[in-house]
Amino acid sequence: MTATPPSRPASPGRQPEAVDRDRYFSRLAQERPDIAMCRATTLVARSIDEELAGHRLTVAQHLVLKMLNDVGPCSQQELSAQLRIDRSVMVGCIDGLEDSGLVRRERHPRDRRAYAVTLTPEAGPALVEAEDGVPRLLDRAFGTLTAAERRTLTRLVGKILDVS
Amino acid sequence: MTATPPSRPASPGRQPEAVDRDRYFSRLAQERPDIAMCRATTLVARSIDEELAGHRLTVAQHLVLKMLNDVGPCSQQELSAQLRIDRSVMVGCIDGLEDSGLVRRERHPRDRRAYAVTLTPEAGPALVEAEDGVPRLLDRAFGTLTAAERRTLTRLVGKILDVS
DNA sequence: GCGAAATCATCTGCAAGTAAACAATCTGGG
DNA sequence: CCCAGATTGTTTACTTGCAGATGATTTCGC
Repeated sequence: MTATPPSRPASPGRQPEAVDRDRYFSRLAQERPDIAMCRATTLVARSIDEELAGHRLTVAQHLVLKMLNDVGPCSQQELSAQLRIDRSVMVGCIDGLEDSGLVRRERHPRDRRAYAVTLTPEAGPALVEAEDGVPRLLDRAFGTLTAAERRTLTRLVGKILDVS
Repeated sequence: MTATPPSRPASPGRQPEAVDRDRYFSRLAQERPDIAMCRATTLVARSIDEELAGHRLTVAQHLVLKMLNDVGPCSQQELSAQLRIDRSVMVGCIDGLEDSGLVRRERHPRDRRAYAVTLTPEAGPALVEAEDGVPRLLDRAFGTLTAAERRTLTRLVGKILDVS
């Protein structure tokens, strides 16, 4: 980590041109993993949005369908908590899926506050199609990384998320 | 990576409770590095915002001061390009720094379209203070990672950013 | 030199995420 | 049973980053 010392501004504005101003970002990304990660995530999100431009489902809607298919009917609260999507965002997300006829808001049998969001038969093909697009999506976003590097990145990010 | 196979929705809505719905996010983060990265970046950004709550400088303002100190007066265009901050956002960023008396918008000697954003003497202490806070900031954001893991993460993220 | 195109800083509108308030409903203490 | 507090879904307001338009200025082709 001694490759790029913090370079304390001991004499502010003194050194005239010590650093290449055309490649300054490269230096910054070395010292500040937080900044590098934010900028990289922006790139990843952008490339995924481009990949999904023509498709019917947003990323969030795809995740909702996937979770419902994996664990069965859920309340919006459960979907929000597990998918890390805010409750108020989940409302519009389910609205869109309901308008598309892919889910129904059924009443939760034991708690009339909550819905039991449920897949319709039409959801199956839509989910398969979205799921099939995932590898291409990941290749576009993480194309510069090898498979091993992607696994390492996943592991490290998982530690930040504090998930087993 | 065969730990969590993609689990194609062969029979949608058929398997009743194959997956633990209380730990579904953990599974998702394993299969979808893009989602994991987005969520982790949100956490990192949040913890940094909390750390900087009482301070005078935003992250962007800190970066601007740092770059100006490292490479000398810059146009807003150069700052935007290297710090990966949109031009229109940079306007407000420099406005704040100018109001705080830390930079001045001087005219570029050879191009009257551009400014030469320049540090004032008051910027020195502010930059030193912000710079001193960086290690604490990174510890809060990446506390669950060892130093070696942070370096690995920085390297992998750097590859996504496509910087040497 | 002169006009077209590009560039810099700025402004406006837009999309997305977050926080807070709200009504309906559930839960627990008395 | 009854009431205070918590929870679920929803709406609204606020913040933030981004795309596009604009005016001033520079650069390039002729």
